[in-house]
Amino acid sequence: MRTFAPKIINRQTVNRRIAMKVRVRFAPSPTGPLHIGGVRTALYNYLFARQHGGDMVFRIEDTDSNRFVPGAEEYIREAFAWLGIGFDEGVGFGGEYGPYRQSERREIYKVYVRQLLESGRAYYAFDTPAELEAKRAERPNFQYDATTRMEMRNSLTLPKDEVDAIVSGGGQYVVRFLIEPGQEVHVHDLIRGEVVINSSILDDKVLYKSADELPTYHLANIVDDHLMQITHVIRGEEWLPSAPLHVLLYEAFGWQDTMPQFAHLPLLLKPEGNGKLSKRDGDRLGFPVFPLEWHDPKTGDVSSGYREKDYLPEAVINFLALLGWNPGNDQELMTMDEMTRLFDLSRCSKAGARFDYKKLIWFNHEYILRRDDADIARAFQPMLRAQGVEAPLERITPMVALMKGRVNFVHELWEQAAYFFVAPTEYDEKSLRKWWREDAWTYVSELCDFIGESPEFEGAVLEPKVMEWIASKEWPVGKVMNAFRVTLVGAAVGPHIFALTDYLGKDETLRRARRALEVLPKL
RNA sequence: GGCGCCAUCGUCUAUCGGUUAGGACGUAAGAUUUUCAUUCUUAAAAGCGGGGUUCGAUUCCCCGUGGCGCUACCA
Repeated sequence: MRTFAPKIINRQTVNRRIAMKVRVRFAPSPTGPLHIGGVRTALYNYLFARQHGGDMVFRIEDTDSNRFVPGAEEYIREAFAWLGIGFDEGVGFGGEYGPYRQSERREIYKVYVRQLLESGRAYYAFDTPAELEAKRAERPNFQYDATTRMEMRNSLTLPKDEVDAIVSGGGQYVVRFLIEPGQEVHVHDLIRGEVVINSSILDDKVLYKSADELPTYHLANIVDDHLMQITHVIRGEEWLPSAPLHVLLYEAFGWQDTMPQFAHLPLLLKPEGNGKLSKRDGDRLGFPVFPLEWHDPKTGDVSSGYREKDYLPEAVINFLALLGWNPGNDQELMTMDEMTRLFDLSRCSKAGARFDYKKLIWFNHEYILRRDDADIARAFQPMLRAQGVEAPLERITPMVALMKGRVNFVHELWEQAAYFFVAPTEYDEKSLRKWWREDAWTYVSELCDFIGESPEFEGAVLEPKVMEWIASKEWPVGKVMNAFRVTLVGAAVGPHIFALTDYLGKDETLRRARRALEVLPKL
């Protein structure tokens, strides 16, 4: 039973925030490509900031020098540019709270580490990794905390002059947060409500390591969010367990009055099986997990990206937005502006969401329908070129108008509509079996003559004339038209036949039909 | 193992104590069409289990079960 009254301090914070400018941040670690779950987190931050007329800050959390991957930061920026998620401030965007790269803020963190040391909220620890490992091996649930810290090598157990000697002598050390056991720590979460945990289960987290003169995530995060005046921390659920530690840190610094509001988002899960969506799943199951294609500089591995796989960014965004949030009605197709208006943290779900890429494909289809034909044509032109076909946009756009409703991806236009640009040289066997029978040859032959003699070729005029002519011959319309279609397309597929003849023009239409008459048998 | 979060159709979700439990994706059938698609219509499909609270629980509480996360000198 959670019977604890919310802290007064939290109430004040909530009230004060109403008048404060909303500031949120997305703070990735440049250890590789941006994961699709990170994109969703960034999106929610972006929607929230825009809705409140606030700022969105881009911060780079590179406090682990060992895991730095060159190119990752640029990749992340490019991905957001493609997705249409904009930042107001941060690395590459300017702003008054910089630097925004944590590795460039060493001196800032040192000040705050010292403050904690001096106030007795943190202490030096000299245990080597090997010693810690040994402890963990001998005791199954070993944790560096109130129950064990007095048996370790740190500034609480060692004589002061010895501690000073190591620290000033350039010896290796870390600084640990001293957690007082037995406290109720309240985390007020905008999505989950009040989460209360006992501080006794927390360990004395490493806040700073002398080896690279950098803080760990927890310290850097709190210091930066405070200094950058972040008002809302919207992040993945994997951070929930460390939220109490963060609250304690704010209190240790005396910043509890301006502590940001927390919102922990549900995780994105694999489409099948167990666990959260991971890097490997994507290409295994046939969909990307990264916004852009990623070339790993170390291994040389290539991971596919949504952009290269021909997804429209607005489809990816719309799909992602609905994974863990909904506007409360049946509306699913929304522009970024609509989502900005409708977004509401209190309408976010708490349970993890499976990543259903089939639905994403449907979104892509819907957004192709909504895009301008000329836009799609521009995207398709290079694909056409890759197939060896050079065509001006004026020739591509009308094809798009006829065919885009039939595809889920722009590149599928090639499979669906290659015959718009290239005359058939072969004829689909199945189509021939069905439609190239009996009098097919005669139908097409006479139809060619009829069309050839007709002064009008435009479909709107030609169609009724042809229909009338077929009727006068007492021929079956379907058999005539489908035989004709096969000669133009090469198979029994495609758009309305007179839309196609309009596109091809009289000469090309007759050329294709007559060529087929030469090649195909007269039965 | 410890701690935490979570739990409605196969999937994403609506419902803020009283509904024939709604929508979407996917699936199936049908309709339209001179072809193939598209499109449209329809159908099948859900409250994890057990206790409470209540006139009444999918909804509130507890327990169980299950899923997920965290448990580093990584973020």
